[in-house]
Amino acid sequence: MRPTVHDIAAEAGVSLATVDRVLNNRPGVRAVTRGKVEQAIATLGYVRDVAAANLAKGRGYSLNFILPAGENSFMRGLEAEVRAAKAHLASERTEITIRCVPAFDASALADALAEARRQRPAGVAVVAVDAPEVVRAVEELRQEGIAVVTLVSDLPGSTRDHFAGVDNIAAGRTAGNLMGRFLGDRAGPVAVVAGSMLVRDHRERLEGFQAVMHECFETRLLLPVVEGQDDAALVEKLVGGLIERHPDLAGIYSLGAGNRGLVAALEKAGKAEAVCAIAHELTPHSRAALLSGTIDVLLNQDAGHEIRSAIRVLKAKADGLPVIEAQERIRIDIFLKDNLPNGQA
Amino acid sequence: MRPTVHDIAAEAGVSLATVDRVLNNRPGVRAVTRGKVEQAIATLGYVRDVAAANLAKGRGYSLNFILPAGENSFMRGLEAEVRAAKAHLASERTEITIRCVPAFDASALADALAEARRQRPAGVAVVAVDAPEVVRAVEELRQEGIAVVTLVSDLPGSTRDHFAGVDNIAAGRTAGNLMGRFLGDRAGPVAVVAGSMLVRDHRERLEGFQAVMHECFETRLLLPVVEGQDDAALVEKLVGGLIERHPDLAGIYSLGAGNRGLVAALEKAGKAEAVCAIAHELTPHSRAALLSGTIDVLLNQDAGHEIRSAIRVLKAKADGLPVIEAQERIRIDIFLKDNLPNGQA
DNA sequence: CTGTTAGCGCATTCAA
DNA sequence: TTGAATGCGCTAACAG
Repeated sequence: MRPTVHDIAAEAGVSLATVDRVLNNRPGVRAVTRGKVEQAIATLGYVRDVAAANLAKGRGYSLNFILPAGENSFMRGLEAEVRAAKAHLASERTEITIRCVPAFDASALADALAEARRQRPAGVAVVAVDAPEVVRAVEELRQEGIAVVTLVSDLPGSTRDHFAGVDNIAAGRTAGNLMGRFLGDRAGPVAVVAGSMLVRDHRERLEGFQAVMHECFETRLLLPVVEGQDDAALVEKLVGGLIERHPDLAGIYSLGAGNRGLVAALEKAGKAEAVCAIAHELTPHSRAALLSGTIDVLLNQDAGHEIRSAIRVLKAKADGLPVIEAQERIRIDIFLKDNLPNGQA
Repeated sequence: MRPTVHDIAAEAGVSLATVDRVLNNRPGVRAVTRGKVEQAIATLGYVRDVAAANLAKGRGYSLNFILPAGENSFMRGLEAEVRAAKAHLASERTEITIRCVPAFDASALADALAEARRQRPAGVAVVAVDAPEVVRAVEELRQEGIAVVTLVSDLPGSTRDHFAGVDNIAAGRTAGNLMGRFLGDRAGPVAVVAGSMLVRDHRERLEGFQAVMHECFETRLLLPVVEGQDDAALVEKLVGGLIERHPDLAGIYSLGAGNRGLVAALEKAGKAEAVCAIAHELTPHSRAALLSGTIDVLLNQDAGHEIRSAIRVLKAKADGLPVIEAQERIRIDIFLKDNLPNGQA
């Protein structure tokens, strides 16, 4: 049998309450008494049963998720994952509320954060927009003792407790490495389509991509970045234009959303095979394009992992427990058509 | 407040015990009474608090891990992950014991499984050796109601509850796809070094690799497989021989262990740059070789994920709960030097 | 400063 | 077939 508080109380010759006090290092215990208890804990090898503790505390975690609204497939997938987790966690004293706010709208986001603060949840997870007012809103949450995790898009300069998302510079570098190697000696320039340079993720991916292309494939011509605003129609137009102006186009790196437009443009121009296309995020559309060969590589961040990690971290922070960073690192998945998972997405 | 058993007892006008009976569908309740309770459960939206339930049951999970002994870096990493989980789970009423048995030794493994059965754990995780006596030993565990998951290497034809490992055919295909594309038009044959064709994982990786090479890169010459027995010294000798006999060697796929030998042979022959090398499993050595450029791609299965997944599944099966397969799928990580995680390994 | 007591939400005797 | 009472391991008033 594992030792319990009773065992250590007996061993130390004190009462339960005293044991509890030193366990939760609360004040009001003489140093000697504390010593006896700690001694008993050590010799018996006591480890606290967190489940029982939480039960006694009647502790419940209320968590707030704030996501961008809109049609972005990835974000909707993210929301679906939150709902799935929500259902799953109903039996674990964890309550999740979801709130969607207009995308890329810093003041709307700051308002939503302020409102979340009024509800006094244990923690808030937010897809951040990189703006001063958002930073301020996050500070205020933190000052109330509310844990904050940024999701997918980080908020540097803030005191958020944790970032649950991928290293976008590494993602961009990976795309660059693969693009360079896949093209080999094939001639022709490479184009980059971003969503918006106002978004931090996109800036970082671009930075990583360009760095590797310049370091390792310096002879390859990189076309100026075009911005598709994560909008399929606009992306299609832009890519169509690129193909027209550069008949020898060898590759395209699409680092934002709107992949439907990318795929449409390539296929309409009969360039699905000829152009090496690397894109981000596994969605039903991008998956189909990968299988058909129009897209050659898909870089992905696993939305389910991000959500579950955010929840774990939020709970841990709310309890003042440490987080095992290595375990919470979100990987960059690289999908070829051969290692595509069978499931959803 | 979330409804509790008391609430539903009151709502249904029965006692706690009766509620408990229908909750755990135990016999001894009239259909009408049962109906009333179920009604109350539905209207109040009751969900059982599993933590409290486990506390009351005094339930504890005892889990047995059986791993191959020996110097294989990957397996030792796996063991380290089990130990880490063990420490972490001490506070969650879960006790883990580790047992190492000689590698590739079916009868030793069968014996270990039989012994595990005597300890009557809630579940057993095992790196399987594909042999009839192992299948039988697993059956016996299952018949005692002990949950069994295979780890890393599966045991088809057995009634194991789950396999916590990667799809090795897909891994081999992925290696083939990358090899073909990285080589592009470069001339020269491709060699394959396996550990042993007696091991299922290796057979499957080979199968996937060859399939893709034949389907998509049919002009590329594939050399006959050599078997290095996962032994670095032997691998070094074999690879050295391949390089001598094939001065124009373009690529090597090492689908087993012993990567130290692979790297040594390539570097001694001055072929680190010229030959495209794809290998499996991220270890300190393989990581160094990836960074130096001797290895071009590393396919990896995350040992930490596999262990944690095995534990979750074992617990769920022991409780007769369903497993969310999608959440327990172990991915094939593809590492280039640009997306290597900073942490351990 | 320290001890007593009464639950948290559920499962499980033992009676009725 | 049903109910009352007790306890799992821990925390939290409230006394002393």
